[in-house]
Amino acid sequence: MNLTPCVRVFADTDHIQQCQQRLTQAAPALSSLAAVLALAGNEVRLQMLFLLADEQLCVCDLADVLQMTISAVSQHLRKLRDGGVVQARKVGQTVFYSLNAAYLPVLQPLLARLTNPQPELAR
Amino acid sequence: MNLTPCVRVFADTDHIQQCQQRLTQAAPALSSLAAVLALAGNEVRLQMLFLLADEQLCVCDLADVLQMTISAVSQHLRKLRDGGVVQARKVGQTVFYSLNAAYLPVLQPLLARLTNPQPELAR
DNA sequence: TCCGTACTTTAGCATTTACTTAAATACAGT
DNA sequence: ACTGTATTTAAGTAAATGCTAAAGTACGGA
Repeated sequence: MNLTPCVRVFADTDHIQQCQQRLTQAAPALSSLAAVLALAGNEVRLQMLFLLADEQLCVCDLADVLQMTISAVSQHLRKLRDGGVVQARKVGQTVFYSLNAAYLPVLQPLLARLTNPQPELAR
Repeated sequence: MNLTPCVRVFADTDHIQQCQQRLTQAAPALSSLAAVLALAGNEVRLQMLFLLADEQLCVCDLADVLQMTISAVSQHLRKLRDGGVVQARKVGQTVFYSLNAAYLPVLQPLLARLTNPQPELAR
């Protein structure tokens, strides 16, 4: 691994430790946030979340809209479900997926950027 | 690929097309957002962004704080740089990295969740 | 009870990812 | 010019990802 610490002039050990402490303090929140972002960081899944923010949809609908196989869609939904980002509601044989309200505080500001055009980032 | 469209009773073609239109409209923003989230969706890189939101840091500092090899850190920073999320400023032989202001509107609400405890998601 | 529809799961595969190690580059001081 | 420090890059590798194809499960209607 060769983790030779830098021998640079201004290597401030206190500063390094201070940063590490900030990290360990944020660790649990950071870890779960990274998990959500990793899920949303996939283009297909972000499309799903974008659509589900508006209305519930079944697997079939999503497959039709996204032009993907039912299987592929189902596997993405499983990841989102495992991550707690979406929830499934079974009605007869069709399964309706919707956004989990608990994650709206994280997702809302992100998805909002997709409806309201945000010129400063678009360019 | 076997993209057999669902033959379900309530397959509303108009509805499907409406969803697709919403997607194509959001496509450019969605695509670039997904790219940023994919970058931030890695735990190591999210830690980097968290730290860089506070202050500029050089590669060596980050390696020390994160307990990783310089090489590994450098490669993560390259991805962030390529994605436009961070920018490099060279001073002598050390390279200081900082957050790109253009992405603050996206990152700020996310990183804010790491400093201010957000009980409703933590549980 | 059998069939068809909606969905999930499994296995397999190509690609991508995140590292390690080693070599290459850039710059500062002597 | 030579040496050492900071960083980047290249090559190799194990693990994770996202798909396809095929089999499995669950439910509703005839």
